[in-house]
Amino acid sequence: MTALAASWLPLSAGERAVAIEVLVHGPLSRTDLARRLGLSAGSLTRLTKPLIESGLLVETAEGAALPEARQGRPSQPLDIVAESRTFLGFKITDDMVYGVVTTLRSDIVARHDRPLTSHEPERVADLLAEMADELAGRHPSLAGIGIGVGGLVEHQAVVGESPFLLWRDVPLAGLVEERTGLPVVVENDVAALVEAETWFGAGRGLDRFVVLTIGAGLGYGLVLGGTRVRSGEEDRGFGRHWIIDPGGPLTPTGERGSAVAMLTIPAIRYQVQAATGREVTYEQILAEAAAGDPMCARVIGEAGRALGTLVAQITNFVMPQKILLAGEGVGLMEVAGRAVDDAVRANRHPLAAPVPLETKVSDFHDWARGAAVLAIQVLVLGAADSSTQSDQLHGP
Amino acid sequence: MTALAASWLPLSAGERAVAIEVLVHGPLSRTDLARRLGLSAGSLTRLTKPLIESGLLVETAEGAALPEARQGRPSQPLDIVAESRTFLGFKITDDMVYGVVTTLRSDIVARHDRPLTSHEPERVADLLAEMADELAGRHPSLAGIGIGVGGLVEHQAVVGESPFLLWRDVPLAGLVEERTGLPVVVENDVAALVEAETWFGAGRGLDRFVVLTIGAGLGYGLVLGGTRVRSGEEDRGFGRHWIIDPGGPLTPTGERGSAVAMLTIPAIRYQVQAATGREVTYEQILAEAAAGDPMCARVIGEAGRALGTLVAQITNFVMPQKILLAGEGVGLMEVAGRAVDDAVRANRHPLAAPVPLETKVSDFHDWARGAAVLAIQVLVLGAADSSTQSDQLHGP
DNA sequence: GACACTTACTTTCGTCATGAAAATATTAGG
DNA sequence: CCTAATATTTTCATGACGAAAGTAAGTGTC
Repeated sequence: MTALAASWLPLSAGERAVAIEVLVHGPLSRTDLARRLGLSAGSLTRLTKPLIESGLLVETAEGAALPEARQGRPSQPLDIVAESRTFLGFKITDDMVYGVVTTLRSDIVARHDRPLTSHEPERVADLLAEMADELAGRHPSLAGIGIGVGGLVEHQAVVGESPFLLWRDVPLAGLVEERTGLPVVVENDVAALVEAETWFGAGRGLDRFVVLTIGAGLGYGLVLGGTRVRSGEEDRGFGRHWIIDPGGPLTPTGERGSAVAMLTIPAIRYQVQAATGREVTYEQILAEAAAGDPMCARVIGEAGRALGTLVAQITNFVMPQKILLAGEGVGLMEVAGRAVDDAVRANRHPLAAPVPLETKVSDFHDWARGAAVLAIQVLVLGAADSSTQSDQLHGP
Repeated sequence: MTALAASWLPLSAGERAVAIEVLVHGPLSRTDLARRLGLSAGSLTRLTKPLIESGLLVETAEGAALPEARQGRPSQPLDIVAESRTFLGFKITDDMVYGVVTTLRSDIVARHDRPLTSHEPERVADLLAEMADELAGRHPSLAGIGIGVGGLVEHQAVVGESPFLLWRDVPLAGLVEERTGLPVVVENDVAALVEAETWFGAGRGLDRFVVLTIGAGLGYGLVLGGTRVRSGEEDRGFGRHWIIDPGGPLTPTGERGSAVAMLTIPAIRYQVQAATGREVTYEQILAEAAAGDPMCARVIGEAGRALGTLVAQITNFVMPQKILLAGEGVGLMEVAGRAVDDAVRANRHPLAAPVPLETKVSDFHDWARGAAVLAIQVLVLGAADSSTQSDQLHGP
């Protein structure tokens, strides 16, 4: 298959910091970088030179970046050559594999999806390799592959436990590497989405950042000090036991009144169906709630209050600089935004700073993009896999 | 007053790391230190030499540290000379000032309390200076003073807002420095207690650590990456709006069913008094609940459930490696430990790792000790005041 | 007791990242 | 053309570090 892409690695610590800063925060002059990284101007000349020579950075058109032409020698912005390498990202669901091709900046340049007909690890790896081959044909400078899977993933390589695939200790990264000859990073899907948002999305540059995903289930991701905290619940799904309202609804999954029982798409559909006997889609329920249907409005209103309570609790205890609501179920915010706000207020000090809340509807390609970001982090920039040291102790 | 103590400062970054490691983690050989800090053996010789020469470290008796005599040259443990400098810590309450003298290890070697008769900043500073003088007489090598105050403290020097003292923007550190000639660090009292526990107590060596104090009010402290996260609620007290049970009791402070209304000592006393008309102490209520009195047992049981719910929420969202319960109101745990455990379980995934919960009864001298620890951190080891950059952004 | 072996620590030396300062480049404004 | 302002490069000294060799101080074996 395609030739193994040459890597710019290894980068020194300083070079890596420069590369990441430019990658994440757009074109920056050497002087800007010196200020941001706390280094001297001289060091920036030294650090950027090999990066430019290797083709990772370029000096961009000078005029564009400066709206106000100031006095003195104009600065020379540096930018990542985003197209110099491309990456594949896959999101594996129960019955589909979603694939994307991204640039270094994680911009999606192509999409490709295929149905998943077998859960046999070898067959899944075969399918991924086929998809990689098809995508690679059009994008030769492929540097690596990221794969997002629901479940517990160890060492960014082995699927330790995945309930929906019924996998245990499947060395997925190895299987796909064998077939493609490309370096592969595997990660929990929520974790991948969180990393993507931390680097390139809503959490860019933040120190404390929370991602809450609402969809078929709930996902929770915590970023502290710019680094994602590994959770022990990744393999079991979040929120089944986050009891929001002990008198709340009882649904097939999640404890009575739990976040899962009140907020997830299946739970909301179940409630409406149980009350009316009709099979309706999530979007229909939202539309009818907005239109004033009392039954749907009640369920959605309760969901909104549950979400607000959850957001307030997270804010009270974690004090994040921002919370991102993502997933397929965030349409809730448009219809029940008021209920959410009210519930947040009720569970927060009236003088407390408002919760910085951002909503982003995401589809499965966004999840796949998250996996690609993992590949970018690990393969290009040499960001270490922190899983082995995640709960290691270190001094104050 | 006493001569300004000579400081060992400035320490280089490497020296500081060594000093802190030995201070916090007890006697350590150079080889141990090399492993812990990720440095070479040679570097440790270099780094420890000036620390030993300056008297901050000593080589301890060799035999004691090694229970099992292994082969090879025996290691030479290094220890901090804890008595080489002493520190003062003060906790200011509404009507009292509690003072302690501590060693470098923050062991309390003397206590001294005085009633606070005026809230006038100048008078408070006078009193602190007097107390410092009295304590200093017996402990000459005084290196600095730490002061803990309820309320918002800025730059570890200025009391921005303190509801119980009715202060606004009082430069307390400066006032006391003028009078004593010693360097002074002022900090929020909860923050100081958290720092003390992070460095020398239950949170020693942990990455993610939560302190929850129960007393006249609630206190919440979050330590991430070994560093305390500054909260925006320090000046207003925590938990008045952490709604645990919307149908819970209503008390003079805190919203109905809030953590403050269900858990704090005044709220519990209020509930019992409202039901029985009797004025009883917190300890009496605990005793009667343990003895089977239905009224007290109900109130205490509810408090226990509230605490358990709170602990579970914190654990779910913050995922700390340990939660410390401290303050004067933790006697609750002995009487209602079962209710706490049950509530934690009900709000956690059954397979989730158990919550590492530690209880520590603390009195006002422990709060004063916390303030002394702040002084140790800042004055001796040069730990930076992170307040100005607490919410500053930095890249991933 | 001589010897090998093991582990801890020290010394020496080369490398490398860094900052300070001076030099150079490139613009604007007179 | 000259000066001021700002950006970048060059040069050089410093200092922190690791590798490797050397020394120290014990145990185990014969």
